[in-house]
Amino acid sequence: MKADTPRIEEYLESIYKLQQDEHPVTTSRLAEHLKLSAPSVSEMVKKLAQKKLVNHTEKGVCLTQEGNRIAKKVIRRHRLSERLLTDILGFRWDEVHDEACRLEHAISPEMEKHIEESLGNPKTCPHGFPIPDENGVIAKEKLRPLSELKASDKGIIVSVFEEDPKMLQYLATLGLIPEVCVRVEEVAPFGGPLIVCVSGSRYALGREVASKIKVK
Amino acid sequence: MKADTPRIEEYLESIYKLQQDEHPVTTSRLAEHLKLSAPSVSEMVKKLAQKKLVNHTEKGVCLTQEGNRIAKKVIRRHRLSERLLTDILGFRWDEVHDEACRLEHAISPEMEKHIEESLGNPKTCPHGFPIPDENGVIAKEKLRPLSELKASDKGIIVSVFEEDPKMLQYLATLGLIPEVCVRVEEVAPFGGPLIVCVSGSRYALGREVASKIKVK
DNA sequence: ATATAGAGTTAGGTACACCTAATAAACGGA
DNA sequence: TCCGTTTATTAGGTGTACCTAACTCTATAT
Ligand SMILES: [Mn+2]
Ligand SMILES: [Mn+2]
Ligand SMILES: [Mn+2]
Ligand SMILES: [Mn+2]
Repeated sequence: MKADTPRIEEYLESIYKLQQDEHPVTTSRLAEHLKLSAPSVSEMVKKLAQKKLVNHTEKGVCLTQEGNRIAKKVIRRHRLSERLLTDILGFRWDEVHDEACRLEHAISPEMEKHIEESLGNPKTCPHGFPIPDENGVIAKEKLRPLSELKASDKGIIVSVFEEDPKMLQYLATLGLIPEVCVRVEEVAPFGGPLIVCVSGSRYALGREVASKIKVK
Repeated sequence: MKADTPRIEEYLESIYKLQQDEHPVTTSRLAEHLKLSAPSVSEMVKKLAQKKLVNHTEKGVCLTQEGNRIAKKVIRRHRLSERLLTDILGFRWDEVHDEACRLEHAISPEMEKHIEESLGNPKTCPHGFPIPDENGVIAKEKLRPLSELKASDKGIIVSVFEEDPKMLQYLATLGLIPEVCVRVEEVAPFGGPLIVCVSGSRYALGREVASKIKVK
């Protein structure tokens, strides 16, 4: 019942993602994430507010119920696309983001269903994020960032919140991918790196990137 | 080396398809095929001519070398998409056209390669049309329209040039799909229907649709 | 207190791809 | 030959989504 353009979908998707961390979603963060100029985003956010898809206050942009509903549909198509690309077409997990970011706007509800069934109803994307079901319901788990573990704590990697292909490829070579068990050997003081142990090997890992890895 | 928009791709694709039959590609035929107003097409064709993608003469619109090259790339992505949809995602042949028509603009060269390999280098789309290789080379076969066969002539269906889902579904129920052997029992006079025999059953088939079925 | 940096918006403009209404040209009968 | 239909174009206009330049705040830093 909505005539949303690919661009509107893209904005809502970005806002949804930026909402995941604690920081408020400012127009400048949005502009940076979408690689657009600040005025372009300012203007578009105004339109989204008119369409009642977001609320724009001093504290930043946030999705309305309806905006959230649409965002989750886009995310669903994005994550199903990623799974199609990795599981069936043989892409690596670091190659799928941009591809999926275009596919997600070209996929009909029928294709969504077909992908889901052909893949055997996957629960997550290749980076470990839950795929919303057709009603937009997302499985939530209580997770901790790897960066918050103490020395000798163990955890199983659930998700890796990172879009940069280079970094994803690097993490894959270390074996830091979902489902893998990781143990923190040592935490350097003053915000220094963590020494982690994964499948027998020991690596130093920056706090920044460790905070993007969620474990359970 | 070209910054083509999805719309330009779509026009070139349509022109290519309309060139397949003998009639000249007029702007009105194009408008009808693209479901756009005549002036819109007139204007866009002018732009395509400026970009040296088509020549526009009294005899109609025709693709330049470069226009042809791009058109074949789009067709390649379209047909590979269709194969992905039918062979892997379980779509029927009558459901894939519109879906593929959107996907073809969202597929990178890498994805193209991945699809091709995952499908085992298919030679044709589900409707029997050849998939251009990565250099734009298309396998050409000498084919006859089913409508030109005489009584008691036999042939193997190679392709079905039809986009209407209803008609495709109907033809599938009759078993009139690529690879199938068909025999003409009788040809009604005055442009009337053909009586064809396919896998043991006999059907009457209009000239119009029979001319879209190519056999070898 | 004043200067400066940062964040956000307004103003003004462009490219793209569509539309309807009006006009022109060509064609095929009667 | 004239007339009406088909075919194509011109003219004028819209909505979407982007841009740069200029302006307005506000929150520091000196
Ligand atoms: Mn996206
Ligand atoms: Mn993902
Ligand atoms: Mn198309
Ligand atoms: Mn086809």
